[in-house]
Amino acid sequence: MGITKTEIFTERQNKISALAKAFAHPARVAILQHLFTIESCICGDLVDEIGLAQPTISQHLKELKNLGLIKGNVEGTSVCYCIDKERWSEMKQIVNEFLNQDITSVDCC
Amino acid sequence: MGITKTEIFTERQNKISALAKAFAHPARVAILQHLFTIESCICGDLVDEIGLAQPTISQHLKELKNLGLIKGNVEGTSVCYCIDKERWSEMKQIVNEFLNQDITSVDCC
DNA sequence: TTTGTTTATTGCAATATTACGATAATTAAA
DNA sequence: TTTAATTATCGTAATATTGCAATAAACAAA
Repeated sequence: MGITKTEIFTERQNKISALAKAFAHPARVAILQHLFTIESCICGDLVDEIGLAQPTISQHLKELKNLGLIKGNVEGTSVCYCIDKERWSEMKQIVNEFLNQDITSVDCC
Repeated sequence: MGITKTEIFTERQNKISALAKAFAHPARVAILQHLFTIESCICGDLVDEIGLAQPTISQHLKELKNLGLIKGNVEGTSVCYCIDKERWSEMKQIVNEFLNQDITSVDCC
């Protein structure tokens, strides 16, 4: 008890919630916005930009990477993180399909 | 330490993450999908439909209600929960603005 | 090889979330 | 008023998430 019962939900429902978790934290929203703005990035930039410690930023980046939304290229001693555009689009389609459920429905109460 | 540092983020970033939390759990995704499908609902239906205990469903409904995405009308001994279409659209616009950041950006790495 | 720079990992503490049994509250019907 | 049906709340347990200090790892340059 106390744990999400993944097995009782459909694969799609679990997928949607997993993707939503990517931007269910303001730090990750800020990171993604920053990556979109500057089109390229290193972790150090983010630590300055956002007011969190370096290990915390590194952890959020790891989560975004595990979800596939960003990718990182090692460049010397720093790492260039950027949005994985293709994966971002895939994510967008799945989330939008869920968000657009309302277009066919009518009012009830 | 250990708590989300809401104060260092913009109001918009906090808003986006708060809305994303609504569907960052498969049970809430399932609840919302069900409400869209049948256009009206009572909590009991959801307990049968989804495999979670009544208090758990009630708790998820409360969170969705607090976010304003659903509203509940008392009907006798049961409660008719349904999507708040207007709020849903507002939410969609905010989330989509965030998701559509990529349309103007170009590749970097 | 040593040093400096940058990012990742580990370990831990604090808070948040998820889930449910027990029980309260609400209301319709008997 | 009592009973039955339905949903909400409380209390508690388990797991997940967030955050950071300390430290490791990786690599370029001296």
